[in-house]
Amino acid sequence: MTQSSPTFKPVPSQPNYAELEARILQQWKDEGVFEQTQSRPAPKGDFVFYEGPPTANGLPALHHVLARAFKDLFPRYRVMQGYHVTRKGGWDTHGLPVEISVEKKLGLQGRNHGASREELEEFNRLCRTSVWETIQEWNTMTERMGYWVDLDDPYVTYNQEYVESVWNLLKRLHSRGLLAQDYKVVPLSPRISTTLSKAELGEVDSYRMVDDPSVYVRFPVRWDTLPERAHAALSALSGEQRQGLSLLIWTTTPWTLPSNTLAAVSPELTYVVAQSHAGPIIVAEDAVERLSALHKDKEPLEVLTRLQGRDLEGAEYEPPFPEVAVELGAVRELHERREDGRPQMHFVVLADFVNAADGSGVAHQAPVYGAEDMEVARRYGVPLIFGVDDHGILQVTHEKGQFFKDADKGLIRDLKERGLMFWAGTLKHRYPFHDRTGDPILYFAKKGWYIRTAKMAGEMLAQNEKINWVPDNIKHGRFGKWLEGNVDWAISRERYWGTPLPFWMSESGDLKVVGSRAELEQLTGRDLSELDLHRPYIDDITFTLGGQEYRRVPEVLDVWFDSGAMPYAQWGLLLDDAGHAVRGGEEFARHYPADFICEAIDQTRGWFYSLHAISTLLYGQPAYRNVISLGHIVDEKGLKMSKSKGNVVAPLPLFDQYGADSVRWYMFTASDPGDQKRFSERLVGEAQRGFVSTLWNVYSFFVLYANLDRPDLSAASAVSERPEMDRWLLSRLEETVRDVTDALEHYDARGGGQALARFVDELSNWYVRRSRARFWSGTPAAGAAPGSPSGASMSGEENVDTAAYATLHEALLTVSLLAAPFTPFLADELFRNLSGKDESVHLQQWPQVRGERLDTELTRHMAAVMKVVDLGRAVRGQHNLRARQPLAKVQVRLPDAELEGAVRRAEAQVREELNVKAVEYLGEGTELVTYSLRPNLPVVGKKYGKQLPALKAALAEANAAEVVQTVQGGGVARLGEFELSAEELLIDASAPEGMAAAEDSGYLVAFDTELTRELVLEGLARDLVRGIQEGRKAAGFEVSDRIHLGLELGGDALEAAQAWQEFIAGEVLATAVSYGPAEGHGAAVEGGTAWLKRV
RNA sequence: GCGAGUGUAGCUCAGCUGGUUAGAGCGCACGCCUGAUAAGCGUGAGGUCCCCAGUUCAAGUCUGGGCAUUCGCACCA
Repeated sequence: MTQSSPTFKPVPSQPNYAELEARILQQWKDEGVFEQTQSRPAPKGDFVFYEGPPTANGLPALHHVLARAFKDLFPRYRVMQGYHVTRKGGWDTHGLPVEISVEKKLGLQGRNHGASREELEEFNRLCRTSVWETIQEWNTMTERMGYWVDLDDPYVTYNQEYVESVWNLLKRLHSRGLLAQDYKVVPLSPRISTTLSKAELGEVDSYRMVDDPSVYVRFPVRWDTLPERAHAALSALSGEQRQGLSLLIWTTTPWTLPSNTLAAVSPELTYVVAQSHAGPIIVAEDAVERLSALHKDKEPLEVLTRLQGRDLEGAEYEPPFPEVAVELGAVRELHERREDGRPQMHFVVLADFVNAADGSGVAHQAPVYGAEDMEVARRYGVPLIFGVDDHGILQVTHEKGQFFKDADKGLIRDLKERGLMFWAGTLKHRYPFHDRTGDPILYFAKKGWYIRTAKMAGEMLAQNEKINWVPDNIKHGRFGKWLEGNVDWAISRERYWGTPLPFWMSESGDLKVVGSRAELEQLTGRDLSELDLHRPYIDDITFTLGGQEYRRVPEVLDVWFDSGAMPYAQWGLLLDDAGHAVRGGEEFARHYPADFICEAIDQTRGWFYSLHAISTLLYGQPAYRNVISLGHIVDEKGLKMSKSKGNVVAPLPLFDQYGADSVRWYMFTASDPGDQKRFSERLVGEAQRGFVSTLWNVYSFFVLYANLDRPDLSAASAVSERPEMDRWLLSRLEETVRDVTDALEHYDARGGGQALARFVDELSNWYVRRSRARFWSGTPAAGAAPGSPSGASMSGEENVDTAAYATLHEALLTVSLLAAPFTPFLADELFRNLSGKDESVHLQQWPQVRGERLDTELTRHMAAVMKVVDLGRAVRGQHNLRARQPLAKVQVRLPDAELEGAVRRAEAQVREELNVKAVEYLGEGTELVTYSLRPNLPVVGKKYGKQLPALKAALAEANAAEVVQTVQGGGVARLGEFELSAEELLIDASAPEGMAAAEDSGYLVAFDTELTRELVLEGLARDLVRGIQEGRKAAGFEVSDRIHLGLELGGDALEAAQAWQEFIAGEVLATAVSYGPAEGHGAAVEGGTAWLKRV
């Protein structure tokens, strides 16, 4: 034993992963490993990562583990490559979810609770503390799973500097003319006039089936305002037929008719003028049949003429309640025209959403009460009419003062009396209700604040082209489509707990956007350094400018803007009016844009969008270069995990049972990252057995024997001098380094994991299994047949196979580096013990590919050997030829001469693995083999195309053996009109029925199953060894204990034992062998009993 | 309703630019091996590759149309 012999810390064969990970976590803490990655020099500079901020007022769940696993993987990888990765944590702290949880606690559900200043103050105080309610659970989960993030100095969206920085961004947007105040149609619960959130409305059960009016109303057209093209189409009408010509509209909400401003038709549809009992009407051609059924006496409508929808654009009509527009001041007089001559309102517009599936194909537009209508009105620049107020009370007509749903009857009666009603009935359909108040929802246009993103859509699309999306379909799919259909970003919320909008307005409507605390101080002339920028305090701040008093608008900011602002606000970035950074400039410049972000797919229109929009608008570039959009985790039935279903999986128990490494490995490899994952605990167990435990097994195997043999690893021969098996493994190792690195460069966690898992499997199931004997100096050298027992000394030192140890050691050490980003605990355990360094794997350098060790030829050759062995094992399995029974010979055929050479060189491996005395190679012309021919389609397909069926027929008829002989000799086989060379053919070799043989893609393996007495005895000898070994184990002997062996046997077993005595003794470490009953531990063996006594 | 994704063995998933006899892991049954041992390996059963039509010498793969499912958007006169 030399002085440099390594001694490794002994490891259990079955570790408790939870304990192991706890120990590693403690080491990281003690040594400040994460801190070191943050502070040490980084030769390659910064790799920029952004943490998407979660809200810590709910418990962390499995999907957070998924995201955090990916968010951890790539930074760890980059750090090992020599980058510095700032990992600043972050928390999203404002917004509705927080408010709702506080409301629940206070029992304030759905009420307007910010009425008084005191109430608001208390409410916001509770919100501020409520966001930290589950912070402990978050921190525990984060640390336990090995997600490295700086939680000591996170950004927090409610912090004063953060809020101030957000204000600064808003001011910059304003100075570019990108802020605007405008109307937006929102769902209201009318009695309490409260805007409802998506969450409150999105529930399926908020929709109910109800009976609503369904009415068709005539809007008489002003003939002289019809566009020329319409005139041309209508010229066929007689004077009488022109009389009273009307658009026929359909509505289920008669209460919106007083607020009508437009009538919309589809530009694509064909319309008709039809004669009806109520005079000539204009409807979509596709609606004629439906309307005929409603016609008086069900008489079919008579179509007089046709015209295109687009030809109607601009035609004016008489509104159903003409006095309303004037009364409300929308116009001064009916049919008022603009300066350019176009009508102000009450004319026909074109809209793509109009169809003829229901109704008449002409849509009445009341823009205040419908989102689509509002868009159309905006496009045509039409004033708004608020016939119903935001409490649902009618403001006009003789129904004034009525609740909107109650006004329908009276309005219908009125229209009937004036002869404008074509048909009135009812319709059963779905309508949303507010489940707290029971009121029908009122869609209502409220004024709000917008960022003009719509006109920047083109730029956002252009910048999106620069982003690498994983999976890539998101880029032009979900995200790209969203950008294409972009509408202005509504950033104001009539809520309480949020970043207050820094907008101050004068009585005359002048807007002042404040970009910092200092600016506010300057405007007010007050010291505001102690002011909390939240409500209600900020609402107290007013100032006078140019003789006018400015007050803050009441709204707070959309929380998505908060999180989208994090690239700037996490550093508290502030720019002055000239654009120079007065705070946070340096950190910002270092950390913008991000190289990598990753969240779940629901962030596409959330954080991914808000980051992208702000960055594009202010900096003209994307905020991130690479983004992974993760699919969701559902339960094993494919159902969403939710508290109400009770199928939520808590992360911590999983970590305790399987270890965080196994959970992480599952996350990385279970499916493509963008795909949905059907989770079940079983699959985590699979991840553990498939990778974590396999690697651990090899590791503990190495440590066990290295500690017995104490090889001097530094004395190992040069790699080029080592056996083929070693060079093969090291070549495969280099391939693996290359493949894992390539995959991670492309943000392909799964590909990297698969390459790593493949190597570990080959390491365990080929290299170690094949080389097992080399790791125990007491056993014969590899390749030696049992017929020649080594008889070598058992102290073994001179026999230690340092090449094998060095090879396996290096493979494991490199695997620990490659695995470090994936399974950081296991990797660190391996690295620390195997390297002998008292240093974490996470501070090491990522391995480089050593090209000189790559040997693709060797890899291919070894694959052929493995294939032969696999086939051989399959044959033994199929024919019940137990592996312990030696057979006389195996006959093999290989696809080509090169591979045959490879197998010949590795023949000893094959003989031992298949337990045969000899290997025979079948050349061409062997009677044993029947050939069949197939075309090599990828090669000949393009050449022969349509002739392929004929070629196939020719091959079927051909004398296969002759063809094979010809092409294998390098010749060209002629089959009718076809000439085929070796590479254009696939030759299948098959053995006759009843033979113990198997074949696959050019390989054939066949056993000679005839047993001689000699072979039978040898098989028995092996059975004896097996039985005695079992006995040793049962007796509790140590691996290296020597024994006295007494064999009490009869018949063939006795004969076998005597013939193979030396071999048996060597295998079971017997220093003496006797026959007949003896002392010691008795073990039942083939043909009798073996007596074992430790010496 | 619109958009995107998914649909392959009992379960979870691979299958590249169309090309040979559609694969893996798990589970099940049977067997093998074993001083890595509460591990490992193999064999077997199990498939109308969601359906229909088309393009092609050739379709799990491409095209069109459906169906189912998940997510997102919308809810519309």
